[in-house]
Amino acid sequence: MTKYEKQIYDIVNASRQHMTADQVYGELQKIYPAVSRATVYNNLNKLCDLGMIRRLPLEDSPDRYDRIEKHDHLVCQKCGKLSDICFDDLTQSLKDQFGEAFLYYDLKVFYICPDCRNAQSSKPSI
Amino acid sequence: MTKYEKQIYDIVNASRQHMTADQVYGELQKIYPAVSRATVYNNLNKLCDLGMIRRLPLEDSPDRYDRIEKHDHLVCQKCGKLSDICFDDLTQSLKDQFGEAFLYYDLKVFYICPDCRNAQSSKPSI
DNA sequence: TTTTTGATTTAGAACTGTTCTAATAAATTT
DNA sequence: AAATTTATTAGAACAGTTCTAAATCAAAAA
Repeated sequence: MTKYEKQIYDIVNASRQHMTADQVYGELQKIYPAVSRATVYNNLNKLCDLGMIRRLPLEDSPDRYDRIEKHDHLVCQKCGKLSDICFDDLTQSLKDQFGEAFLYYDLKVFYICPDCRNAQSSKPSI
Repeated sequence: MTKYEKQIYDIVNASRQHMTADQVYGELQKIYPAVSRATVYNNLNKLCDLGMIRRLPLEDSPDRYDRIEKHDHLVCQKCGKLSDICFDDLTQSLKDQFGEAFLYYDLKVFYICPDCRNAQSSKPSI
């Protein structure tokens, strides 16, 4: 594991979650100012392949990278903000259904976040 | 609703599911040979905004467009093939948790499809 | 009808996020 | 230390999608 790989792993895990490749690049530059964007993508891909981090593909937005620990995501339809949720675990049920073939699942729950709801409701409705 | 919008809606709903924008474009060209790619994107976006079709963002693959009817997706990690599944509905549980703020959810189950499993196991293991 | 208005479509340029390439540097093995 | 492998770099290339500005179409108004 190279210093970059390790550092990128730490950044994705430690920082506020759901970082874009570019945000990871920004953080990494603070430590290694000469690092290249390619290194960030290379290592993010490698870490994903190794199953050490997860990639979250989203609509209209670059991929996010997240810690592997099992949790689901809440996505605000209005502002796009992501948050973590711990929803009832579906793993057992999926294992029952698909046996060994089952690998993992990705659950995104779309909603309107409290901030956006407040912004809406504070406007006069007529 | 314009003829293109209607036609694109029909293509997404009628055809084998999970079409890419390009596949939709291909189908639409059979009917309107002069149609432009921009029209396809414009109308797919409009239909998504209207909630008449859904967009499925995937890793390493262009977005797919799908009928709106509630169902979940099974994605082969090896070959990328998508299939539909009807998993236990989580809607009520999510409504209980998030109330009116809840909109919808997207569940993708990753697995190794039967074809890929067979391809693997038929290779000698030593 | 014609005219006006607004929405839709078009072609292709532009853009964004990501991957690729070929050269360089670093690490590891011999 | 020489040879080999692996990682990194800069920037070009690429794919998918959006944008732009002109052209066309459709509906409503005159």
